[in-house]
Amino acid sequence: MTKVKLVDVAQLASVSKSTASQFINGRFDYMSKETQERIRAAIKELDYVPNPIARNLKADKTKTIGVIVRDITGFDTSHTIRGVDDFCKTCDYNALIYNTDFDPETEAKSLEALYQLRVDGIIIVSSGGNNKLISEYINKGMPIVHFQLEHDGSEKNLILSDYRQAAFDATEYLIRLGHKKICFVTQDFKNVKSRNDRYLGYLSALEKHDISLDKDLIQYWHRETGFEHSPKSIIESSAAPTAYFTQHLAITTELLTHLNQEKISIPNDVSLIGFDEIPMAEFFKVPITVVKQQPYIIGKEATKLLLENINDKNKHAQKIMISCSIIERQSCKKVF
Amino acid sequence: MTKVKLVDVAQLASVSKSTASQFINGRFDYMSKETQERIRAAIKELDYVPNPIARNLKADKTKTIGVIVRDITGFDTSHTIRGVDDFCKTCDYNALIYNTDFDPETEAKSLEALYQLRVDGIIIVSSGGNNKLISEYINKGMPIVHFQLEHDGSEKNLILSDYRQAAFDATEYLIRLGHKKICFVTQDFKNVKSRNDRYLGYLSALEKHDISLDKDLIQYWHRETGFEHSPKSIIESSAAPTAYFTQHLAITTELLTHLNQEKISIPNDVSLIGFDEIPMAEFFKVPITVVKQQPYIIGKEATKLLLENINDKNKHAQKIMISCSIIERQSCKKVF
DNA sequence: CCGCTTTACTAAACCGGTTTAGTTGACCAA
DNA sequence: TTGGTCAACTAAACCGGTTTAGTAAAGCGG
Repeated sequence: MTKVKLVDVAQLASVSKSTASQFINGRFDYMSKETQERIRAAIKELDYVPNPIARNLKADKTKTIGVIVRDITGFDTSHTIRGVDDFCKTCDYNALIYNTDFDPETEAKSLEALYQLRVDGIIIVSSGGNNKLISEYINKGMPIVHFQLEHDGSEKNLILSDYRQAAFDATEYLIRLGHKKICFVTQDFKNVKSRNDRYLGYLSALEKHDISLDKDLIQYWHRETGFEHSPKSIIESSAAPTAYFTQHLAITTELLTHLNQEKISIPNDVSLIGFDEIPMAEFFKVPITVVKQQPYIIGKEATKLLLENINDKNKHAQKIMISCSIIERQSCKKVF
Repeated sequence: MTKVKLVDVAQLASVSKSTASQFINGRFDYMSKETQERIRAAIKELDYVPNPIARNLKADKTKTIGVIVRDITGFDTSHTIRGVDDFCKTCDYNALIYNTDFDPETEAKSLEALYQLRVDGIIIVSSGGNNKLISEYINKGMPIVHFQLEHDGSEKNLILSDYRQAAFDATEYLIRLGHKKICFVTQDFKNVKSRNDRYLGYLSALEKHDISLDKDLIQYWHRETGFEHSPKSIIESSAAPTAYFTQHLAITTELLTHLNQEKISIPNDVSLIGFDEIPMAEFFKVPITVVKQQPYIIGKEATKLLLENINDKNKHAQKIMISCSIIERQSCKKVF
């Protein structure tokens, strides 16, 4: 690639490497105007560009951060990455993306790889399966910012949607439409605070409106096996929900597929509000009402937080919440 | 970060840096078993990980490639990136993503940035606005692979969908359904071979079925200003198309919006086949039939091609075509 | 005219590896 | 006894920058 190096510039300008280096780094303190001019000319003539590798070696940093996500292909995720990337570029940083496909082992490997690459910091949507490993890296001095998924454990740098408020709002939205039997479809949330927060939001909305919780209306979905009970059977059970509140896009999508297959109509037979914005929703047979997160903002803020941590090691851990909003479409019906 | 370096390992194992380095690089030729064992133990005890920066400095490579796309957020693009990334990871490479947002100037800046970063190679969806710049970089020895967009000019490393065949298939698909007036909606294709190829495919399908070309059925769409003539006015014009064939997702989407607004029904009033897969299409009011590319494969193959170029400078330029397929849904009606 | 400061530089060490060109000691054949 | 080979290493140069410590020359006050 580029063969031109600092010595070449120095030689052409008849100065030492040191002086040339000083110039490159904008320290003109003790340098005559003529010398500056000569170096400037030499750089131009040779089309010199400093080698960042050599630079980084000395500086012991990479100007690179790592981003560990589940799948960059996801609608929200791609926007988050975009936010990360855009912010990185304004600060002369680069982002390395690692996909885990929801596999904690791949996550561990990614962490390891990024550590070996000596990235300056890491942003991660953690599965929760590698908390110990992550703590180790933090202790070794690697700045790490979590986003979207919060797990029980030590306080940490964290940025996520205000899940509790969002779930509260969504639930209340349904209640205001007259729904009292709202099926909350979620992944297991025992150790995942982000999921538990949604549950808490759901609960407090029910409470505020004097609706008692029916445990049968809490339904589970697993990434590998799908719904624990089929949506149809739930509707026909004694719990008899009139509305569904699904906790993320994959659940929403799968529910939609089920409902379509069973010819259960939205919103006539059952209403639906989903977490996460849906791409192209306006063209749907029934455009789905959703709680929309702000993935781009989250990406930007996460990066900002991480870079602050990188540049100021004394920064104490922080938790930032980003608001969500309801995008009202046509999947929720008034009931009486 | 990691303070442990090679000297530390060497010291602990009571060998020289050189021997330790040889060990790390798996060259055990002249090294006693005991020495190997001591070094192995030292590495383990110190938890030593070689610094890739130092390594790369000497090797004059970065094990990093750059990827310049328009917007990583796009449905197909995100899958392409995934393909790139997955392949990279199998070869111990990393990919740096740069978004241009369809702006040639940003594209030029990305190229410049990646060059300065001394990436080992670049994959680019080129706007065509920087052909000269790209040639310069190629001449400087930077391996560059183009994908998706082909421009007139010198032969180059290139990987894209078989646009001509795909457009032929789509057009013939409509013709077989009885359509004779097929509106071909495209961006300007004067200097963009990829777009012209689609046009050629369209033409040859018409020709095969003895349908003469009506110039009024070629309609243009611009990224900034949208349709040159409104879809409604085209339908009502003397050209009177019974089907639309849109050349990429953004056009399809905008057409859909227009048609919805004007209460023109698909497929009753007009049929539609679009280029590019549509996310969540199965939930659409009218699921749209499309020509689906294979973005993941393209990303993988592009990376494979690039890495071949990086590792074998004598490799001559190549053009690879990836097939498309029609996903039949419900937006095309039989006419008589 | 001497010594001190200031200006305008430069030599050399350093970052953490890799690689090349030796070096050392044991063994062996002539 | 000597020279040659080979196994098992090591010293030092190198990658391309940055940085520290140092130096030569000019300017200046006393």
